[in-house]
Amino acid sequence: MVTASNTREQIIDKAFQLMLQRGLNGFSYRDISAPLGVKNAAIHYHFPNKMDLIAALIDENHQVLKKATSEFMAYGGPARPQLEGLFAFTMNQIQRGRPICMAGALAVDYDDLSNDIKDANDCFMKDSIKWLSKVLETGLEREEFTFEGGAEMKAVSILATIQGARQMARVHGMDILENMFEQIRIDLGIKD
Amino acid sequence: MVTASNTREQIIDKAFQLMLQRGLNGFSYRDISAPLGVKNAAIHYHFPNKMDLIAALIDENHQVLKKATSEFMAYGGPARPQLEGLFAFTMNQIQRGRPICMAGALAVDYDDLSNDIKDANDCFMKDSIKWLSKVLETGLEREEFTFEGGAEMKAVSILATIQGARQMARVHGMDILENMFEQIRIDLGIKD
DNA sequence: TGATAAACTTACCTTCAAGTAAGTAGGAAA
DNA sequence: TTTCCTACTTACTTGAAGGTAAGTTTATCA
Repeated sequence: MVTASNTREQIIDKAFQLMLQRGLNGFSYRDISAPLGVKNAAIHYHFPNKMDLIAALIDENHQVLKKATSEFMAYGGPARPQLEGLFAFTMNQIQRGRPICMAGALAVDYDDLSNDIKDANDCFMKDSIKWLSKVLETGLEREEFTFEGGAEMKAVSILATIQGARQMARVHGMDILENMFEQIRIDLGIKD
Repeated sequence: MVTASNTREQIIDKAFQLMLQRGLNGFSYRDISAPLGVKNAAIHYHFPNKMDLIAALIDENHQVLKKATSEFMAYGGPARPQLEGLFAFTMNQIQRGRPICMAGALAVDYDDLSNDIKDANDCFMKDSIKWLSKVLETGLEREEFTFEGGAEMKAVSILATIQGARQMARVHGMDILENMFEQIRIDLGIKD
């Protein structure tokens, strides 16, 4: 074909979206191949089996998030815009047809996963926690935020809230998410 | 057979566990029938199709939760034991092999669901929010808790946190849950 | 010009999922 | 004792899922 590796990218793109819409068991090769106008075997060519695909998706997710978080971090010092960056990123993902996060998509089928995939996902989550902990610590130092308990525990709590809220939003509409963001701000002692 | 309706109960029991372990698409009729020593058709006899089964599971879940919440409520006035009841109930569910909650199990496959099922789940979630809002309001009145923002918003936030934490616990171990409970206590101004 | 490799397609296979139709065993009621 | 009902089983069907092997097209390089 014209641009050889384009198909590979398109497969990842489509699969990524499907994964975050329906979870690991919620989509098939056909759901990817049909809209792209290729055959299932084309997917197998690029990713011999489904686990290879999933691994690529996790990697993709890692990169997407790395890029996004580096953008918030480019704001520089203050913690607040970074937190808002996380909120905006979350909303953006959902509006782009990715209602659940990768961890959520994998969690339901967690026992089926290979160790490599588990490790990759684990690492991604640890990175997220690490990043948010740092933001919270910065916020505390700069007196932008107030909270009790450790920064890491608080970070996990916020990420858990967002993850849960994403699921609930699916059922109860997007308003819940904005409300959750607001509640998180309130709990961090942020006055608008 | 000896006790006729026993099979039906066993099917619900097993399916309930599988549902909360693997989600809607994560188990098959065989996963239910094999361990019970019956045939797939026996399941179809009691539940003509899978949606009927799911509806029964949601109903079951509703009853389990109704019973459990009524137990916390039997404590009487104070809000704190009721909140702790929720935490204990959550831990208990997980220890009984139900790592994700019903809403989580359904969320991934939400688009596949029939309207009846969506409504039933919706109703269940609204009940939970209503109950926890009431607990929080009571806690505020009795000066057991302090928090800002509306009680309902705070209730949704707590439920979202627990839901997200359940998923994260799968990956990162049970400790996260206890930490989340502690963080929720801290955020409610509870000093042990 | 022929060989080679990449990026596929065609045409399969196997397994498993959900579902159905017809049959059967055992008990209760007439 | 026949008849009927409940609670299944047996024996299928259909469809889809993941996967594979062999062939085909296109570009590239010697």
